[in-house]
Amino acid sequence: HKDQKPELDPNNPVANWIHARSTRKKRCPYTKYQTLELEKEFLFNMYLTRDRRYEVARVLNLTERQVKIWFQNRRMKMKKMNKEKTERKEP
Amino acid sequence: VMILRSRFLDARRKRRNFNKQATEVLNEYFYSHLANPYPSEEAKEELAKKCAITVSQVSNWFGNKRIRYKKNIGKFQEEANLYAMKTAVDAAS
DNA sequence: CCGCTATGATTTACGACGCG
DNA sequence: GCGCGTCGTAAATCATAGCG
Repeated sequence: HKDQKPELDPNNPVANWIHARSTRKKRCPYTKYQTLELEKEFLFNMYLTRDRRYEVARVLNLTERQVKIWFQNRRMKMKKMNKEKTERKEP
Repeated sequence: VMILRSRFLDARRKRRNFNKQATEVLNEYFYSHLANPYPSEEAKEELAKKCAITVSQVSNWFGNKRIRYKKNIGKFQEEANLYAMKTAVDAAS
């Protein structure tokens, strides 16, 4: 009367999908001004010094952690865009 | 300048829905790996090729699918049954 | 034609893991 | 060990496609 599925819980397969963070800040979209200033800073240099990070965070009213992570994400975005460009030309 | 560029980049949001058979392929993989619907890089490349879309688009699709499925399993139950049945038929033949 | 929701893409925020 | 790097992802949000 029971099908032996060793790894599958048919009622709640989601329970096995490991990622389940609970103590995470809710995503809050940055303002146009914040994004524009971050983009300008990124144009100036893709990597922040510690002093620069402090200043940017202070001026934009973000935490240093938020600024650090924004730059990390922005570099990943740039990488993705570059990859797409080169892949549309070579093959 | 940045505004112009951001508008240009937003133009990428012009999209078409994927065609029916691409969606079929993706759903088949999703529901046949429901216990762990995280395709490897190689699996993503294979799916991308079969669906004639990019690897990034495959990643987006799985990201959206996982979260939307999780948010409302009930809504997808019928679809889940459909694909479970289909893969069972494929296995039999 | 219009509202609405389904859908693909993008944006924040982390965990896991690497390196100097 | 710390601190910042990348990588893959969750979750929320955005923008539009496309249906009724």
